[in-house]
Amino acid sequence: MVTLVSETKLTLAKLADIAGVSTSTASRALKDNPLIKQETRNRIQALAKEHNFSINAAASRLRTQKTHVIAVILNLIDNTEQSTTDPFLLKLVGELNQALNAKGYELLLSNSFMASDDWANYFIRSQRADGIIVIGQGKSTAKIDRAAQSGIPIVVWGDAKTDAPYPIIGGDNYLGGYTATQHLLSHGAKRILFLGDSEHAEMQERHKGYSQAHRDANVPIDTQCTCAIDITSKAAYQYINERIKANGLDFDGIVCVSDMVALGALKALKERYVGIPSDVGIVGYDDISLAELMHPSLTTVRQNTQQAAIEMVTQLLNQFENKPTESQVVETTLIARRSTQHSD
Amino acid sequence: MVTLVSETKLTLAKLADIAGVSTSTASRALKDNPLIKQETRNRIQALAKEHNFSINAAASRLRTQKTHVIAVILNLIDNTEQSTTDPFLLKLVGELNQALNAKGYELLLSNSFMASDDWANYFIRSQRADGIIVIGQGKSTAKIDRAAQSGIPIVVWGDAKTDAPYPIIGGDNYLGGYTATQHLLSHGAKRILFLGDSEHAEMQERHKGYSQAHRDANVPIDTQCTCAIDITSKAAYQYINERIKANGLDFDGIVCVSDMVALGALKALKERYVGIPSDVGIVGYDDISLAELMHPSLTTVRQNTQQAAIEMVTQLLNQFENKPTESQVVETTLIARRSTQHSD
DNA sequence: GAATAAAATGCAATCGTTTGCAAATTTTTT
DNA sequence: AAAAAATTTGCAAACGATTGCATTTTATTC
Repeated sequence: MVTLVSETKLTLAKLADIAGVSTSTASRALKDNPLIKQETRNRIQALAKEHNFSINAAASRLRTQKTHVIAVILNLIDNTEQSTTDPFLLKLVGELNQALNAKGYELLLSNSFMASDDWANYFIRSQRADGIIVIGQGKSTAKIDRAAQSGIPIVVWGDAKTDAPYPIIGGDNYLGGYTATQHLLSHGAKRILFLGDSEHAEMQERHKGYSQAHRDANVPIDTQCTCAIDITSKAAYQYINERIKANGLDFDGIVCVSDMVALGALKALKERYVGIPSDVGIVGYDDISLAELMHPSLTTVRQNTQQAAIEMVTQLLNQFENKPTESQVVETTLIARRSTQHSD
Repeated sequence: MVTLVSETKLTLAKLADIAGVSTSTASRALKDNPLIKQETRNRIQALAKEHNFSINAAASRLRTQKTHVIAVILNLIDNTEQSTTDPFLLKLVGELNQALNAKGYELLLSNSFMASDDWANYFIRSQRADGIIVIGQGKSTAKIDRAAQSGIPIVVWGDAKTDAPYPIIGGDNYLGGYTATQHLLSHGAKRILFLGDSEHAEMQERHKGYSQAHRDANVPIDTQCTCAIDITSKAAYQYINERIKANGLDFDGIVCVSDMVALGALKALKERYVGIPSDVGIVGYDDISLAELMHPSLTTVRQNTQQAAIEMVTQLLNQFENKPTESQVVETTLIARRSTQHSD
């Protein structure tokens, strides 16, 4: 096997030597600094290409005190298995990757189990990254708050209505919860379950929307209908199974806090031959790619993740320049499909 | 808002000053170097904690010439939309993250669109990462080959039977294709579609297994049954729709190259009220978490991704120590569910 | 208690870029 | 053609940690 690794490591100094200029000139030429004559710039850039030269990032970062790396932390819930398998989280990561790359930044992936407890320390002061994007507020914002208090650049995906000293980007959870519920009510549902974990800020907002929709429609709310479960399809499956076993089918609609939860519920219902949407209408959240592939296709609430990713990156970069930042709500729309209605 | 950022940035030198020792001692103490007296080590480590000190990664990397970062490249197919939404790819990324962290490495996420063309240059020579893990061989291994030729540490997720100068970790695609097909045949299928893109090495192997299973069962193969489509649910959905429109239901089984493809196919079949598995049995690949949530639940081929991730990391780290490496096949098993059989 | 061995610490060079400022070169002006 | 201005280039000092080797301190031996 031929190896093209050059004899000795090529540094900027050596490249400069070859070109017959100083390292400062070479450095500037590679960055297209107008201080350097155009002709010289071209010559050195060509030489760099020819020799497969690449600036040493470690040295550059040390000198400039900038890494051009952003740490993205999946803030998973400790005792839950929402884990890295929820397609929504990963979709967001993918979008962030695009948005960051577009701005010349790279993405360092972490999750809250792995990263040490002190994010500011571990990522920023150690000069591993210039800023942090946290996906999910979790049940407690302790770690986030702590990081933010050290004054480091940080942005969070969560409920934008939460009051916090850092910008939070998120869908309009109140509206999402409201329209999902209203949609079911308008299709005749009278007893709607709210399936999720209301300890999360996002979920609480959705639950508020759920409640308000009931009031607006003059439909009574039963606290028995608010079901706290882990945000996984398995938990949803088990819960629905057990509930039906215990109470019979005592509901005719479900608002779920994620599509994964909805799919779990759906499976339980189907196995018991509950008609969907005839007996029970069901609404998910997130619009993962599988939602429309389900049978029946799943009505769900879509949050514009691409917009979210771009907004998060923008808000983060603003902090680098000490520009003011603010929480942002991204587009949130109900995608009506067959799990709540018969005809198109 | 209180900011705890200390007056002036804390460096190892300053910490050493506070402790009243030299930087060399401080450096060693923090790494728990036995050269330093235990008592001194404790004292300095405590001091570091107290002052929220963190070693500057850029400086450390520059000095040691090691980054402890691995670049993970999602090698997406250029003109296709397999994109970052396939849960399988992302599941693998999640597993890799765990496996890397366990070995003290961090994960830099990239995809083939973003990363420059010259991976060796961009990631390794630039000292952004110590090694590369490529997910997917793509239709052409040109970029991978090029990177490998420069002699950098690299590992690929793909078809392990491919002969290459770098270790390839992957499921047993031949076996997967074989057992999936055999399973359908044993349940009475006579005309089985192979749905996927056989330009990929992995898919080719599966197709070989598909063919062999037919021969072993003395069932004739019709080339009309090998269908080249993009690896997306949308493409599968369209293909099945159009095929039925044109030919009627001219098949009674489908072997898909991914669960996403299977789900697309499933949707098309259901919409036309084709009975599953009574009229058509269907087998997916990957066992994404949604496979068992489908209705009917999806028979599929599971590749042990956790094992794969650990193996990939091992093979990569071996290269750092110039130990020999070799391609590895990970456990590949058929998970039989309802989409191919009625009773349990 | 002196000589030797072992343990603990410190010196100083190095990793490869970047950048403020000074120096050299070229162009313009008179 | 000399002086002034504008354009290009180079010098050298950081950035902050690591590590081979020398040096100091402590423990051991006779």
